[in-house]
Amino acid sequence: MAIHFDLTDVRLFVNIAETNSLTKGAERTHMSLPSASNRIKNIEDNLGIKLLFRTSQGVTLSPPGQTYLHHARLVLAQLERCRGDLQDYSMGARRCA
Amino acid sequence: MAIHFDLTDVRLFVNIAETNSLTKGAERTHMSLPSASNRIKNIEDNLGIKLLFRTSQGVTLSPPGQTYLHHARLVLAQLERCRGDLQDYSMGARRCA
DNA sequence: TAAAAATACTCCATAGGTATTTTAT
DNA sequence: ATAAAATACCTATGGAGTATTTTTA
Repeated sequence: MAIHFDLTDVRLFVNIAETNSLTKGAERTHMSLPSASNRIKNIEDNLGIKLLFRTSQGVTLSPPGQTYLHHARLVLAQLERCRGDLQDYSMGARRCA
Repeated sequence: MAIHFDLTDVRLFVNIAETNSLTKGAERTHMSLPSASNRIKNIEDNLGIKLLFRTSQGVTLSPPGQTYLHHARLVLAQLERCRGDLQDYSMGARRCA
């Protein structure tokens, strides 16, 4: 019941959306295909919504998938701003959260 | 070296900032104090920046801690919007990412 | 000396990987 | 027949907790 939001999921999803492929999206995220497949499945199961249409040529986004992608990009952009601001404080910054 | 952004960290940090206490922030996040302490330590170690000043009366935010708090709230607000938008698609939505 | 946080340690859940199977074109 | 994704299964890492120690006001 707890809302489980994970940024690895967000990054993975953007990569999948941009490549229309679980395989390529997983690669970009430095993750095996099964791990990626399982992560997306968990997101969908927890939402109770399918974010992707699977085909034998890859995947395409469902309408809620498009919504998810939109917000995913906004969140990642916000994190980039965070990272930039925090780097003003440290040369050794490697992490934003 | 991989940027490891974790939303549990973000929520925990906001709770700690709002209570000026690791103990109370951990409670709000439904987490033990040592777990919270360790999470904050990991964030700081990875950033190479101290986010909190520890005292025997609790904690206060360092200047980068204030920056972090600001962005943490923006990210959480963005996620709330995501959740709202996705709920239009499903009655059983329990998760945003 | 009391309150807060840090550390030491143990344990277990889960995220990840490899191998295999299924699906669809 | 091939390319993509799903599933089964195993393993190991790290996140969580309890108990204890340290710090400082």
